[in-house]
Amino acid sequence: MDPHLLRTFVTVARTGSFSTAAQRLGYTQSAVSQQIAALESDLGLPLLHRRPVTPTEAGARLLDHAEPLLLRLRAARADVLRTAAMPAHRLTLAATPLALNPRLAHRLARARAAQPRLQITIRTCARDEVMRQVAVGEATIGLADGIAAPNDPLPPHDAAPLTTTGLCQEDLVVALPPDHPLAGRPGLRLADLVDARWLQTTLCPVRRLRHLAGDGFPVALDYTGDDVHTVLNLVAAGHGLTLLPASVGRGVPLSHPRLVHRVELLHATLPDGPAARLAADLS
Amino acid sequence: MDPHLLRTFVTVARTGSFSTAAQRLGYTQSAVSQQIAALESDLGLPLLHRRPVTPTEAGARLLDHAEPLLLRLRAARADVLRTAAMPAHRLTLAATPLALNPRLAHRLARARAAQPRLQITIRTCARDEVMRQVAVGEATIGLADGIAAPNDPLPPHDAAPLTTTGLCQEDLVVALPPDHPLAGRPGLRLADLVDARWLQTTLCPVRRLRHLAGDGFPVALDYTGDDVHTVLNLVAAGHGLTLLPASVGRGVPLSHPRLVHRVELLHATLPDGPAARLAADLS
DNA sequence: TCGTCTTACGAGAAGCGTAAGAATT
DNA sequence: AATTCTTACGCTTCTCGTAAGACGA
Repeated sequence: MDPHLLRTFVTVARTGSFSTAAQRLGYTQSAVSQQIAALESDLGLPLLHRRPVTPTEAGARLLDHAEPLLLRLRAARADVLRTAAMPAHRLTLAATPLALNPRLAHRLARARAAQPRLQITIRTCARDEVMRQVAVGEATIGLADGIAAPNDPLPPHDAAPLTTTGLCQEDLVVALPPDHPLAGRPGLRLADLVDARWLQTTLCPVRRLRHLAGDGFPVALDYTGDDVHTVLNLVAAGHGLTLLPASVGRGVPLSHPRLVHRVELLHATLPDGPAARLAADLS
Repeated sequence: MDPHLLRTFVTVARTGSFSTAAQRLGYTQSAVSQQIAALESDLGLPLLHRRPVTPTEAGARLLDHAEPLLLRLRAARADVLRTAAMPAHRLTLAATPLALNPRLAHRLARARAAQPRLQITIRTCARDEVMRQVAVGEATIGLADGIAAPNDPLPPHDAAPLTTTGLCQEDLVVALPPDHPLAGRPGLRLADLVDARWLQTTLCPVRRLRHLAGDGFPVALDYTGDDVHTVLNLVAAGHGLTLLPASVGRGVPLSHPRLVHRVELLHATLPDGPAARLAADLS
């Protein structure tokens, strides 16, 4: 179960070809063939069907494990190397699109004022990608948002053990098209909306709603981008409903169940220095 | 970052000696020395101080990552091999001491009656150990108990991705010595007891109480065993308080916050067979 | 017959053990 | 001086690439 073998196995399984995997990894087809053979003989099981190249049942199981494992390995390496990195005067902050809300943007400005020489690069990406980048050191600090019950943490990602700190919470509103029959209400219960059509977005994943409020919530449209204005436009055009933090969109307050939009700070164990200070200033 | 190197690193760091680690692992001291040197040169950092042998800061960080990583590797291997294991007519169930309560014992009996030829071995151990055994295949199925808010899952362990299913919940009581001033109350709030002295046990870890109900809960005595009767005796003798499921001990019902004793079923993806059927019968 | 995976074989590298050397207590 | 880690060196094993072979489409 050498990580190298695991990596080539993953590549072969995903590309469905020994040869393209080989050239992507800088090996010969032969080497890849031998590596897969080594893995299979180590486990005593075939992992791939050939022609076409497809994971066997055992291979599928291994595939589920291999990627998180490789990610954790990289995270471990990054974490160790971080201890030696000199306190940098520049750092990268990865954030989900809704994480850097007005309040946090303000806090960030104050924190930067306290460390004027600190160069910050901000990058927006999806939640999983934020976690991954922080874990493997591509970003120093992460901000991730999500929907949760008040004071509950967001669901953890198992990429690597990261320190997470709740930064702020704010009310949620149901974003509705202006001519929607419920648009005039003072407040809405989620239960009133289980049969409405919902937008599946990275900002408000319907899966999460189901987890928090039970089944239902049929998906009308799946939007995989991460642009808030686009989502607002889709809602206004009547493609479906979504939940947004009150500061972002006009909408009807969500009265029950009590759910909040929560932003969390993510980072690995930071050595003393500007990054640690920034993290402290944000929380 | 070869797992072999990681394993010897962990062993050296834990034993504090190259030589004893070597003989524990079946290597020469020389080999161990070379392995550590290889790891250090790969990362470009010293990981251990010598004489005495002690992790450096970077080494400590690596140590944090290495053990979960190795565990996941073993779990991955076990999971793959499980797909090939023929449906066995004997399996091992690992359970925490309070998990196999009357209701579940009953369900287990019914499930066994449905599969009379199935041989079951039951083993009791601590929660982390249950998870570990299920992950690496030393146990087929696990039962773990803990304290949680109603319908909330227990905190996950990141050894490996395991399927967890809530099996049952029951009320909690505060176990008090009979002559305790609060013993006559019809119900107790946890807030009334933040300043009482608590037993720290594996059955009711005080850390968990603090997480669920805020700070406080000073620890009077730490009991590392897992025997329920011993804990009851300690409570009766006035060493401290603890929470127990209502079916186990007499005590004052916990009225607020509403917390329950929850039992969860743990297993990896089970191939069709007696084990999968048992898991289904239990839930 | 072409594309693709497997096998055979040789060259190079890596890993371990023996044994001698250095450093600390 | 004794213990413990490091280094030198040779041997074995592993791994990769080249090249030829097998198997399907």
